[in-house]
Amino acid sequence: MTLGRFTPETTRLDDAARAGWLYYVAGNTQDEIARKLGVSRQSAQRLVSLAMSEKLVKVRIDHPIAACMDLSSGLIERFGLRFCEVVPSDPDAPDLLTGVAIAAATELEHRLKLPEPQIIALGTGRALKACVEQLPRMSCPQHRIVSLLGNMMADGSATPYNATIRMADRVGAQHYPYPLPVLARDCEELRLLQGQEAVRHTLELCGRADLTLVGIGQMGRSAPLYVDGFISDAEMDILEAAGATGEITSWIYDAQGLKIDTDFNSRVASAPLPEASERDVIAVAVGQVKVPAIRAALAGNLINGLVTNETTAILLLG
Amino acid sequence: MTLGRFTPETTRLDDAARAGWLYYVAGNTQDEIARKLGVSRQSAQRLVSLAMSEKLVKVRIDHPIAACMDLSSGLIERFGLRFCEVVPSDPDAPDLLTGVAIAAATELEHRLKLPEPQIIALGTGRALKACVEQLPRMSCPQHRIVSLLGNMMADGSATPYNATIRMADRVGAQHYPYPLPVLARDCEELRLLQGQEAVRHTLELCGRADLTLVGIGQMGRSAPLYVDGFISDAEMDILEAAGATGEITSWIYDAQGLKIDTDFNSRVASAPLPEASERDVIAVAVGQVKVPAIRAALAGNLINGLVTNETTAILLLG
DNA sequence: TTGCTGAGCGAACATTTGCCCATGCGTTAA
DNA sequence: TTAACGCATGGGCAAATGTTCGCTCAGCAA
Repeated sequence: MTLGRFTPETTRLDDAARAGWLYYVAGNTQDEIARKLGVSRQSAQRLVSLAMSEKLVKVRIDHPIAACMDLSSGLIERFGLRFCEVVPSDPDAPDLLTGVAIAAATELEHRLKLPEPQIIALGTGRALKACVEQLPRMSCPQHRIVSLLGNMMADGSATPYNATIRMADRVGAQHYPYPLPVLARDCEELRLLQGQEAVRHTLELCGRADLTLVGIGQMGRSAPLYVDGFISDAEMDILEAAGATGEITSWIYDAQGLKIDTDFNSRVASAPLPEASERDVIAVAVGQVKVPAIRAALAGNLINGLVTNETTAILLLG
Repeated sequence: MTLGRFTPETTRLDDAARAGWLYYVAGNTQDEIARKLGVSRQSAQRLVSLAMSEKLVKVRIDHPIAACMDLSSGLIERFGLRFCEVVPSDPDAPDLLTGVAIAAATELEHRLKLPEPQIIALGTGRALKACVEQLPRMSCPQHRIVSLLGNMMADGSATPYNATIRMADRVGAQHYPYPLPVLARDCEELRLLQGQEAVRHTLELCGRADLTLVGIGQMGRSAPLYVDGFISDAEMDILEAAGATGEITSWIYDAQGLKIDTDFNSRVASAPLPEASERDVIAVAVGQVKVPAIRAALAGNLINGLVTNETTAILLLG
């Protein structure tokens, strides 16, 4: 029974979903769909591809591919992980996020289906955003989604990689955005900001999250923190000289996975890195360029779960 | 690092899964997959279709419409329907007629656009009236609209739910109101009335209608027949004791969809229940309170098409 | 009214996919 | 040893799908 609004956009997406269903679920040809929906063949095609591009169509492969299983058990053993999922790589697109996003979303969905209330803490970044986009719509008012860090860029605008709001919207859970910018101006300001009641509450939630899902950032000129303007050229040089190897929720760590002692880290407003020994902390990360950062995070037990792909897994074990 | 078994079957399914992944997740063409897996294009195609036939590939559509399509194919299969349309429900107004009305009107419109002359027979009721109101104005002089029953209330006044006149007016078709009251005083009078030439002609039209569109009435104190004063308190008790479960064009049937043998049915002046095996007979019905009546109509093959909403469909399949 | 613009449509064309069939290779039974 | 059989393979073709391009039409400003 249709609700009040009959915007063209709504009906168009409805039709797209219908066409997608008829195509992918019912196995109709586009000609048949065209006939059933009373449109031309081309329009049916457009609807089907709209369903695709709007990500209404979710495909997953339900088979443990032996090579990936080997890699994941290798990673679990080598780094003492609780959870590890390795998905196939496309040799021509080894950094494609879709595969890991689907795998991580499947794990998330699994957690969300639990009747017991869960606290799920999220970082930011392309990888997490891709994960959240793979989540189906559901209704989980018993859970809480909390952000581990703010998403304000240097100029005051918001980064487009905020996963929390989108996820809470999709799964119908209560959510807690992180009420601070990514970086404070200095330690003094940071202490001031963290004194706020709302901040303390959010931090407390982050601390007892049942599942923490984060991305991993590399250093260098391709670093997310550099690209998004949180780290200047000069500062990046200093950081790399100090051994900076990777970053999780903006906390920069060295090759041993230890938080390095720099001005930058002293201004990071994010929630503290979670204690990965007690809670589930799963990272989603893919790509050759991230390998040192991932390896360091594994070495330092910053995480105890990993979702990655075949090529990255091979490099991590190599 | 090897797993236990490496039967040809296992590796073949592995390859199928990989091919399916490259195809559906990474979006490669079968040529690319062939190159990447080092097999011929045809073999790649076989792997992809194997992944499909082995159901390694799970597709789902993430849109409310998808749930409706699942429900409608469920209803078609369970009850052997020719036609079924399930529209989304508004959780806050599960009995709202607008949605089903639009859906049924769309189907009607589809029929009306046929160049071949159609006979369309209509029942009465709120649902049908709502359908007709959703019809656009058009000009279809080639078709004929005929009423399946009268709309005279006990006191001689007309019920407000007459759909035929309004529809004929909207679509510019010839129309045939039903020239009798809903109920005769007794069998004798009924026989007399049905002897009239006009009545016989109308009945004949009803009998060969290409499409029959009806509502479904529940029993009990909320029954349309009770509310509109066609059934008294005492009679309703008798009917329910006799197993009355629902009603289509005033013909009352039991839980198996069989017309029950009572005084009431012997006085019903409506056209006979259509032979749903030969013609299209579509019911429009929504609401928890109507579920037993709809289920009985489906069980007894009184109808072979259904337009309903999500919540009702779930109850019917539950 | 006229002209502009952008969305949507469908014809035509290019690409991809699905399927049948002839071929060849290995295996088995006579 | 050889004929027969099973079966994976790739050629080739028809169907299905994706894309481009020019057209129309509604909406809108001059």
